Amino acid sequence: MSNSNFTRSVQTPENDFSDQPNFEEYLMIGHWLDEDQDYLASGSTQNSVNDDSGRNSSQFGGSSYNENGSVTERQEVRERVAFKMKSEVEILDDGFKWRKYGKKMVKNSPNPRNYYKCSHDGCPVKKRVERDREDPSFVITTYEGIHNHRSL
DNA sequence: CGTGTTTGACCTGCGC
DNA sequence: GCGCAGGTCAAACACG
Repeated sequence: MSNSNFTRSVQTPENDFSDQPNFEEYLMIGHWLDEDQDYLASGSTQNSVNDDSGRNSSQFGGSSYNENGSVTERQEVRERVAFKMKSEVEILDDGFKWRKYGKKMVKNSPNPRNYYKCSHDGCPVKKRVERDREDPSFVITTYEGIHNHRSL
């Protein structure tokens, strides 16, 4: 497949970046459930730029899990949120504590991909951090799952 | 001493 | 059935 087909289809043109310096902080490049993976076709052009919800609140759909019965069982609904943010370091404190559990070299990129898990007890949320193939100054972060606890 | 990181091995899904 | 690529585990290690 094309090398940058994924990123090109979801990020705004560079011209927009020049006009909107705030835009390059981070972009929501994907937000989909496990059932709906057709995010590229439906949400490719809408880049949600949240002012501070990504940093401060950092609760990605915290109300989706059912709390009437029990939250102890495995959650079938896996929510995935992909961010692409401009950052020198990939260790961004988003309000949760992450424990790295793996590192892999991916075919599509010369940069390694890091795997993190939420270190909170019983929290199933995972996180995948990867540098952009053509813009190493960008970091692609993919959250998977929903936190069953408050941030820290 | 407790917690998190590192790193290679192992597992699994998928395409050929 | 095999090989590749992505994802996870776990033992050893580093650091406060």
